[in-house]
Amino acid sequence: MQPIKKVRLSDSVIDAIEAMIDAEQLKPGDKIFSEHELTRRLQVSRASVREAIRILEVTGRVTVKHGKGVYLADYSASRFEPFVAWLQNNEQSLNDSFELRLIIEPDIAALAAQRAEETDIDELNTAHKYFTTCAADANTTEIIKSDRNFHRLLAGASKNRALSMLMHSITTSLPGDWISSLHTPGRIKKTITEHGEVLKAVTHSDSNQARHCMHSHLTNAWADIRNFMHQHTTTVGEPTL
Amino acid sequence: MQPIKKVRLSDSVIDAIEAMIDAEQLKPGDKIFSEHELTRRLQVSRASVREAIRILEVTGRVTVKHGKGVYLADYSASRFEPFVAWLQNNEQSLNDSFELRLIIEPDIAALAAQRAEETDIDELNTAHKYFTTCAADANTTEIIKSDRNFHRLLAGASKNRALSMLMHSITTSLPGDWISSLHTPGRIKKTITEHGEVLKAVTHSDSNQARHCMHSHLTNAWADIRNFMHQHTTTVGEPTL
DNA sequence: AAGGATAACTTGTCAGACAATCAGTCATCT
DNA sequence: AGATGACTGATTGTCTGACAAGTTATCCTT
Repeated sequence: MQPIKKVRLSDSVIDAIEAMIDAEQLKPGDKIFSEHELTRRLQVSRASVREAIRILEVTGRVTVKHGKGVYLADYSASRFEPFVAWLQNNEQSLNDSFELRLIIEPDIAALAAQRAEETDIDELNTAHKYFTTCAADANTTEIIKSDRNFHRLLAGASKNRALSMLMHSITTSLPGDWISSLHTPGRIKKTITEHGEVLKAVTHSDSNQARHCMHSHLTNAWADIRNFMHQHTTTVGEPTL
Repeated sequence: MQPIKKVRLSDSVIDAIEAMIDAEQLKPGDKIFSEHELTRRLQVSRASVREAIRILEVTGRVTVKHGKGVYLADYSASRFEPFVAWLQNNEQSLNDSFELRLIIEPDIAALAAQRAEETDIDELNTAHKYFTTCAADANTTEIIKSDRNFHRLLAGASKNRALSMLMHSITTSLPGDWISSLHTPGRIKKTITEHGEVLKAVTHSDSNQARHCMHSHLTNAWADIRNFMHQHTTTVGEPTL
């Protein structure tokens, strides 16, 4: 004999909510119906709705914000929150952030070479071209932005949402020293060629080459900064930006 | 400005219940306090108690039986049911985070092998021993905590604050993959030996070996999870436990 | 135009009530 | 005696209405 499975109401509500998400084509970050609206539509009490939402929350499908609403889980919100907070509140040392990027980004490039789709490569191409035109204008803030954008797009092409978000976090709050890398003489031109090589490898789906190119790109940038700083820090104390 | 983290009442209730379980030395299968009793003791509404219990249920810590009561989840019973469901819903993010860890942690281990000081190694040793004792008790929450702690200490030993914070963030905000890896049968024992090998390499300042050990540790854990998931999802109908 | 009070909407919590389920107890019927 | 069914108490499941607390946009005052 098969015992009859009695379904808890909140479990049915979970299914209903997921069906709604599916039907409405909601994407991560979108707001879903309010608890009140759900009670009205599903004709169940708010307690049951809340229990369902609580479950959806702990299983990571939605995030609940007091006073605002319930949102489809967004990686950016939950995952690296404490890390981002730390990045914003602490001036990192140049070495630390370089070491971190040197660990992550070559592998990102390798993954991107394996997984990038046509649209990704198109976007990377336009971003690269835009960087080149910016370099001609010598508009430094725009140059920094477009450099950032290139690295982010690459992370996106890795098709790993965690990596993508992580790179987004890292690039939003770069240490001042890092930004200054593009101020060192000749670095912008070098960046153009180095990005170009990475992009070429990704386009050819050459994973190892992509990893290698990104590695040397970062290593070169690091070396240029160190040289630059060394020249300009004969005075004792912190290097001035 | 440090934003004050407002804790949801049900979250506090969860902690309180777990503390009670700990204080009363309850074993799997034992009955815990009824909802009414919990409202009386904790002085919160039944709704909050119920939300807490619902969370404890989906995370597999307790099982609720209508008309009877709430019981500490026992190992033999269908403990894996919520876990498998979670795996299915989070397969993508599970893969993403393992890929991320597989990129970062081997290098962290390598750096730790180069830079760890005596105090770091001492801490890692005690953490490793504590994990071993926890494993004997089969206290899953504590096991997860101590596993987490080992990985964090290792990141700390890398002497790179950005990396350390990143690992801290990953281990806190992603209970999922951590919890899941230690739920698969036999994984805890394997973790003990694998952590031991990493620790040995770090102690000997063998950077390459440390990288290699961490790499296989994560690879093995990931493979175990995939096997487990595959076993429990390929059979048609209800998987027999 | 700037800034502050206000109102509307949202989630968080509470209290009390009733329904549904379970496990005994006990009287009743065969 | 043994099976059956009604009753009872405990426990979880659900509902309702209310208020607290956070967020946002608007309107009003200055």
